[in-house]
Amino acid sequence: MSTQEPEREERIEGTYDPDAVEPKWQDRWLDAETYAYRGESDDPNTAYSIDTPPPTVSGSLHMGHLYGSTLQDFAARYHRMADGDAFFPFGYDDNGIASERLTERELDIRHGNYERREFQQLCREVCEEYEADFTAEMQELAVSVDWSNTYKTIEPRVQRLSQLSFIDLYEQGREYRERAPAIWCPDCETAISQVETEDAERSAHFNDIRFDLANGSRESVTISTTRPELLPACVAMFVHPDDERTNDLPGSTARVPLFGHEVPVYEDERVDREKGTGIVMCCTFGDQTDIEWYQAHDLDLRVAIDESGTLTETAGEYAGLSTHEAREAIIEDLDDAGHLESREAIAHDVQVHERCETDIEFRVTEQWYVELLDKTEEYLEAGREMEWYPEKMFTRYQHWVEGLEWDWCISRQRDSGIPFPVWYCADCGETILAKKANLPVDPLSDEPPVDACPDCGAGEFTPEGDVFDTWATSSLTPLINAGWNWNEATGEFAFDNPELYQFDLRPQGHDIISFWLFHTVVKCYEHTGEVPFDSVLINGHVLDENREKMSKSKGNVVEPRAVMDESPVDAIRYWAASSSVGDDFPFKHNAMKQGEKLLQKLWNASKLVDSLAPADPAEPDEFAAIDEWLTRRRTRSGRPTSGSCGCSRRSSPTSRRRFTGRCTRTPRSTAPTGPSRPATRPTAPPARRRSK
RNA sequence: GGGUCCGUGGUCUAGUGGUAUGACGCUUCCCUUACAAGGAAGAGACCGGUGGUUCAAUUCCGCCCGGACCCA
Repeated sequence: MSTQEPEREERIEGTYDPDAVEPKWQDRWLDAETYAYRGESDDPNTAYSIDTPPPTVSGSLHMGHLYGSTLQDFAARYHRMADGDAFFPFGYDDNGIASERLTERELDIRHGNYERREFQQLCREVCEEYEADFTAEMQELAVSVDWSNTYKTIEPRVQRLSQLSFIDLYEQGREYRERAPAIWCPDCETAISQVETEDAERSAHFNDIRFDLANGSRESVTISTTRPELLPACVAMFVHPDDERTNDLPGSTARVPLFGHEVPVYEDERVDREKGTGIVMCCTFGDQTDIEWYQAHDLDLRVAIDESGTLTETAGEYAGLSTHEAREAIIEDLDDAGHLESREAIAHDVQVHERCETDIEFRVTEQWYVELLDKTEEYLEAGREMEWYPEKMFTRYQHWVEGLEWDWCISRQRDSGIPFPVWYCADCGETILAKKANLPVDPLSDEPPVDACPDCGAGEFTPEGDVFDTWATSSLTPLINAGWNWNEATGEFAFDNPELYQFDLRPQGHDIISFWLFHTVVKCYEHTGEVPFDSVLINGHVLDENREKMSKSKGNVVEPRAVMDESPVDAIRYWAASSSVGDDFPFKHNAMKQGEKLLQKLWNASKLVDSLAPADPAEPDEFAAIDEWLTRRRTRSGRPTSGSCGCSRRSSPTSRRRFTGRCTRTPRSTAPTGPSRPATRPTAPPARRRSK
């Protein structure tokens, strides 16, 4: 320790007062840049680097952030002691839909009502406030982050890097643009990717609707559907080829009630015979099967729902209604017309956008994709190359990769993200990329790098108005942290801090293995040919006192702010240390009390030593037996229980507490021999000691 | 609906083919050079339930229950 001996007037007195002690040390660390990465070594093996998760700027920090950051801090502090230097950066992920939605919520506005630049500016302002809070809370939590190494995913440097990534992958042939059905959020009004959807239970009605046959062996057929508003988009009907009830139907034509257009009946093995009447309508598009049928049977495209979830002209008199309004109106009219045979209330799961919980739609749109499906074996192998803590978490990764069904859609029809560095020839549609040296660019305001289309020679260009998916950028954090950049002189990509890459540790929650970890592995692997991490540390979720998931709807959310106001941060850190990494674990108010007691105990012991030891003790030539013993014990109890990672399991708080217990007994036995010798090194105040 | 994981004294946990670790909490005692948000001693679990493999299972396998997550 290089800190100077405490002045005598700084004698430890009274009871432990975290409100006084904590800010004192936290300020000292900041002023002295105690945890700044020194970067003096070029050897990748001596620089311990952590690719910390940049919290999404979508609201306030939650208990998971406190917990996760504390675990990362244990790893950082351990390796700083063991290896001498640790790279422990901090980022703010503020370039995505989540931050836009925050801004809309916070200011009670809609992005569509603003000029793009104006809205972006509002986003920056709102995000800055929240980021200042993040910073303050992280510093207050005594996380030993290097505050001179921070980034925002929307800042120009990161924009440049993200656009470089796009161009590099394009040049490698890993990206393509295609007009195809994509998953769509009608509330956010953008395409989203498979990973951004989740299930939600909805109460709905199963409606039996009668279609008259225009020609065929019967008068009519009946289908069951939860989505009657899709009738105007109906393009076919399907039956199962092996279903005896319906084997007379293929080849006939049905007339869609209310709308009158005629649709063919086909057979297909994807029909679920168990469900409803065994006859199903196919609309463009109600679900993923509809997409498959549309492609397999070369069906018409009837677009009845627009980008905002409003019915189109295709829906005739229902145009202008929302899907939910149309659902009710159409059911009423079907009933009046005698086509509604029955109606049953059910509860079922629907796919929703995880950011806003809006039911998703499928729309045919032009989107950019990163190709994944052709290389899943390689990405699986890349996952195997990393050390997983705990090991069992690798299965999550494996299953995600094996279950992939879509390439990665990376374009979003939003305002505040990082723009695609792309223009298209207005004449022939040729894709024009920005020059790497000019990045970052915004095609909406910047000129393309050519005067004439290299393909057809035309001089008019259309800028790409879409922005990147958040994860397209946050999947680059190792490259952001190690300063990946294009060197125009050498014509190569290079790192400013090559010793940091690959990163020693990627800490993160188990819920984003498919989002963040997988996408990071893919991107970094494609850019560098190397797996980005030596080890991954996967932490569980913080549950409430009853081991139940915290959720706003249940009202059992514990606010970090409240906890930090009530408890010393070292008590919170102590609680985090008692978890079993990888498992979910509950927040306990009681655990805070336990931590507080330990702090008091350490403080008391420090007071005793402080009163017994001289201000400036001389180093003895040889230790007394009792000192020898204590030193050994201290070393042993302070050593993490893990192997190479230093974080594969928590460093045992138990052994420290046990040691502390012994310490508090020892002075009694040393007392008779006189207090002249420093039986223990003067113990630092608890805030500092706990953090070592 | 499918898959993965988790389930050890009141609580959070360690761990193992031969009935189990530590801490907190609890009980009792103790204000003895810092200290009652303290110190000492002690009680407390047949390791979710149920079958099976085994000389022997909490530890291996099957099923069930509860919880979480991932995917349909």
